Amino acid sequence: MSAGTAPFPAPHRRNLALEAVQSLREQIISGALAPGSALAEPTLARQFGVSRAPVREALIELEREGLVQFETTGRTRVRTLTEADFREIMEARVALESMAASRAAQHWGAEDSAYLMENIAAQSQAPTLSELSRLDVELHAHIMERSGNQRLLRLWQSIRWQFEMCLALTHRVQKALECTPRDITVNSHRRLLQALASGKPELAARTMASHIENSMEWSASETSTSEHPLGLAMETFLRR
Amino acid sequence: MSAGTAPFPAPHRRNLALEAVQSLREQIISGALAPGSALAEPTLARQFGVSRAPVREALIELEREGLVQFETTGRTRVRTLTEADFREIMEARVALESMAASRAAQHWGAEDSAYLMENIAAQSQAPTLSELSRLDVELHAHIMERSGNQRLLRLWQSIRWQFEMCLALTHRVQKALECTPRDITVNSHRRLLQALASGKPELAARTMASHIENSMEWSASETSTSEHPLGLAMETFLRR
DNA sequence: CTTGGTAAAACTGTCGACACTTGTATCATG
DNA sequence: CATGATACAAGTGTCGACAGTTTTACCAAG
Repeated sequence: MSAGTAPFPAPHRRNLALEAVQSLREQIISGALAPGSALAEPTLARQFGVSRAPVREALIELEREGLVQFETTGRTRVRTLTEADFREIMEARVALESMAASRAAQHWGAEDSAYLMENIAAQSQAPTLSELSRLDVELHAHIMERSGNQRLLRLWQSIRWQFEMCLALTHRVQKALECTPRDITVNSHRRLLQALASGKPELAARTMASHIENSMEWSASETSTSEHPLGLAMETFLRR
Repeated sequence: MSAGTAPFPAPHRRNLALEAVQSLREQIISGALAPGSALAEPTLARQFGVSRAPVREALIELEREGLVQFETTGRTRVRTLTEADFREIMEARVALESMAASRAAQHWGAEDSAYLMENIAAQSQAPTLSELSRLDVELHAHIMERSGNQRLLRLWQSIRWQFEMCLALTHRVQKALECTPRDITVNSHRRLLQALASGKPELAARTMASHIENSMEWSASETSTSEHPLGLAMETFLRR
């Protein structure tokens, strides 16, 4: 709520386009639209019962979110994420979220602590993997909002869905909840909350960075090349 | 050149749209299109001699770059940047560029040092303010590219033009080259180069952060509220 | 001279159409 | 049976049009 910055009102443009974005995003992340699938405007337009114009805008938005890819011919495909992509995303998250944590620690309030505590409690009882990571992402979204920096928030939002796609990909390999050491995650979030509530920007930033880095430690699989699609790479990793 | 990440090929989409983006961007940054100006699709389409479709895509891109704002009615205006916006942008730059510097320091090569040295030399002899800041931005762009992280680069590019708009706004107030302590800037860039070439990620990141923070030190004008458009605020600042 | 209301102008969101390009299936040929 | 040319289907980039809504211009009334 930092005064002075016009709150970047969520562009009210794109009405039918927005619905298409949400539907396609969900399908891509859930895997219903597999990586590499072609996304043709006329086909999608027929599916949604709209004309090509809104579909076209939706595809532009999804490209911006990194979920689809334009080829030089103009064709659109669902993006295939590799392990290297995953590392890039996590690195970008560290950059954005550390800064956000640092600023959030300066405005931190009791309500914020309460929100995080509630979220963490829910995580420790989440029945499914997707529920667990939904809560996880929401916790981080809250911190980004509390940074008070609309730009930071916007930048983060533009990689958020790629991150969720990575999460979903690994979930499809892990499947069972037991694979995720939930206690470790919960403890890490508790430390993060402590750092934020301490009001020390430096500490908050450092804690956030190591929180994110730890959360991806399993990805240290170090296959020969990192160009494998994420799903496959994870399978080979878990099979060892 | 980190292998494994599809190099986010500059979307080949938007052909007429791309021209419109470049033209409008230039006009907005140069001030030919003043902050607050209305950008109506039919008008722009007539001006560019194209239909509304490419213009519409261009406006979406400019909104994403933060140069333009959609109102709830769907109308589009040139964004008015305030001092608070400027601080947000610099904070986001610190987040992204510190991380990039850290990674760039790990891949740093002699060619990179050579490029920076040449750039810095050119800066010390730049004849105009806009030439000086063009070089400045290009130096930072080079570092972002050398981070090897396509996502970091892309995020940076999506605030780059807002930053350039801020620079141009202050330039219009400063006007004369003498107002900018050029030696300080050049020295700061030399220290930055040294840190990058040292190969120490931590040092590079810290140096980048303080470089950016120092470069905006003059903005510590601290007017009563920070909601003033940047140009006006700068005028009142310099008038004291 | 201000104010309130109405008519005209302009703009946005969306649609269907067309030219040109790309991908694909078919078919004749070596 | 492989191969290369060829016709066909499908897709992209762009355009003009229309309905509904917002803004502006204008005029009457206080």
